[in-house]
Amino acid sequence: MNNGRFATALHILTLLEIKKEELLSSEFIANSINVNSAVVRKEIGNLRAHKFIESKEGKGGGYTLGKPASQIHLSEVYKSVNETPLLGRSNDPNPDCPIGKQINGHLKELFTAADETFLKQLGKITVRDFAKKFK
Amino acid sequence: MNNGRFATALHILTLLEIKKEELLSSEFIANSINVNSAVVRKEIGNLRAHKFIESKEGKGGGYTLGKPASQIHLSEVYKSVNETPLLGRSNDPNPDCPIGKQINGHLKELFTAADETFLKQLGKITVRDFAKKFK
DNA sequence: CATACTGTAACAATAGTTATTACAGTACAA
DNA sequence: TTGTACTGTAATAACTATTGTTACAGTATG
Repeated sequence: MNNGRFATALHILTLLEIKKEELLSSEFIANSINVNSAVVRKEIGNLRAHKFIESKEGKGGGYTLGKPASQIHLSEVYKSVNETPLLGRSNDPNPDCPIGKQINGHLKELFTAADETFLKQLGKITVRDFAKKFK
Repeated sequence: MNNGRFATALHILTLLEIKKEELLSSEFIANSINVNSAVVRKEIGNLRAHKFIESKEGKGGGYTLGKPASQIHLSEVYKSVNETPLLGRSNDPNPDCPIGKQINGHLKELFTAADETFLKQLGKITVRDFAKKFK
């Protein structure tokens, strides 16, 4: 992590909100983001598992939001693409060193606290709020 | 980014604070973190550029903090190892798409705001606070 | 001048991320 | 009932980022 998945996911959700009267195809979405359509379908697979998106298979199929954009908080989107907390990566310190032995516990505590603050901030914004900026 | 550099840097600074009466060698530090000593020297090169650490070359040389641990805020440490804001990675969306054209601007705004919140939280904690947990 | 360090560069190895290809499955519509 | 246009998903390749390794010049010390 820090990959571009959050940006991709938010782009997808924003498009679906802005064009909510239509079913959008992975091809159309991929063209806007400028990535491969299989990447879009994969990311949508994840977003669908989280109920943010519904899909319709077959000819004329495509995607719509799975719930009102005003009910999708960016914190949820973030968590759906990144289970590891921010800063999450630690080392494998030497367990024979008194400091090394303890540090990961303390780091985890710190990371968790910072992560909560961060998510709280993202939780104040919904896909609807974000999409409004485009109108 | 999200590499382990923040964890490494904080580990180094914590060791220096806890053993502040001694000069620590890169070898000693590397042993505690369980990484190669050249990696430690490299990371310290960066931390020294930010005045968090002072070094002494030559035989009997090593490292000490460059300022009191109570004056080193974790937000500064974070920024010294990661210039990109959290979430920073975007895509290269299609400039011919009206949404794609605008999205990076809006994303950047969002990322910056979330980043500030995050750094504000880390700014409340100093290396001294963190090191105290080990006593 | 031998020794024990740091500083740094060049490069190798590993891991993480994204792109590509392919194709089975599904719905629609003639 | 068959062609068409989609989704779903797996396999895998290409790329990029990160970390590790080796090497050695430079520096302070005794």
